[in-house]
Amino acid sequence: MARRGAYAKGIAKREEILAVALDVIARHGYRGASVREIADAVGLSQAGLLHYFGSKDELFTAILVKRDEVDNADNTGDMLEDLVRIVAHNAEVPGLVHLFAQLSIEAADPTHPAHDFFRERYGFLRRVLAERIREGQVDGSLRPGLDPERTAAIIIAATDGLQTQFLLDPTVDMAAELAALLGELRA
Amino acid sequence: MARRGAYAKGIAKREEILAVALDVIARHGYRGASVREIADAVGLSQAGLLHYFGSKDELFTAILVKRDEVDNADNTGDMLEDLVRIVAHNAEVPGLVHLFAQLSIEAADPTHPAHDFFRERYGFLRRVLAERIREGQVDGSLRPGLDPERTAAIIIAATDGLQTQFLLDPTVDMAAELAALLGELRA
DNA sequence: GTCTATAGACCGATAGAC
DNA sequence: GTCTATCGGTCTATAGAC
Repeated sequence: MARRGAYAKGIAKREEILAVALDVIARHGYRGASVREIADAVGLSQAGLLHYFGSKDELFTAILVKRDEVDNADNTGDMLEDLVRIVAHNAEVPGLVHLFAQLSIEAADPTHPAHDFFRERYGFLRRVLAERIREGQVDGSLRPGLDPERTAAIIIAATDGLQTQFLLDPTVDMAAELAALLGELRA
Repeated sequence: MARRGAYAKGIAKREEILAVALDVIARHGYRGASVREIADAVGLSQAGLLHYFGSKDELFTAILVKRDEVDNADNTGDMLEDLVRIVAHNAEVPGLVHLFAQLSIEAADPTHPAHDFFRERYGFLRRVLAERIREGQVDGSLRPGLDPERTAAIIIAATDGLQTQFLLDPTVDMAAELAALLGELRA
């Protein structure tokens, strides 16, 4: 762990850049999300920013990973409850929602640098959520007739799709809509 | 209606271009979806294509509208059934699904030329679907406890979100997942 | 009606000064 | 470590030949 000075400082600066980038994107959106725009936002030149993140792809991957980290920082362990909480929080960071949605669609191309990130992320979410649904059926809180894998896919899909509706019309209450769906799945 | 020669021919050529563009995008995807790529696909130069559609925005709006037309051409009137049928068909035209998903996200920006198109489209879909759900509750085919507006938003969201999962992993069976959700909503 | 050619903007990446 | 400057690429749009 204990790194030598210069290297550790680089790491710290990367973290600082990511924190500022997330904050700026969250509040002001990101439009084209070019390296230049993010560099302006964090107060560096384009070349200065790319000194820390070798390429655009590296930068955006770091942003995606960091966002997941931040979102999951205070999970309670009740996955469905956490999901609603994260979705409610998302309504306050529309720029991040927009960035994430945009990149997840662009990443559909198998040659896109974030393709594997998103594929693995969705696969992981489906597996973990299906497992929680199975547990919910055992403890009697969720309907016994549900197919855990299918239900997991539907919950994730609804979460993503509500983001599209929210981005187009910010009066859409994502958390309330999602909570309503989860309510229908209770035993 | 009956237009004079030259004008009518321009209209017909526009339709022909749109039909080819939809077919090519459907089968081969659209990647960056630039005017040049679509021009190549339909066998015109970029300038030649823009002779019929004054700008990129006009072209893509026309493609979006045309796709809705084609999709709804043989609706049965049973909206939920039609939805599953359209989703099943979508699995065969991944390029169109990708294009639509991408543009709907980009259009979140209120200054985007397709912003109003998508906003109105989603609003319209929610209203019509909510009305059908209300009818389904009256005739006893759908659960009486459902909030029609919320349920409409959730069904639309699930449909969109399943597209994201499908685009990242084409083995995802969108129609089956959606049908499972609709099954859970039945009385 | 369709083309070639090009203008003008923006992109990511890199070289090199300091 | 951060900058300016710049390269080569791609994009939309348009001017003008045929």
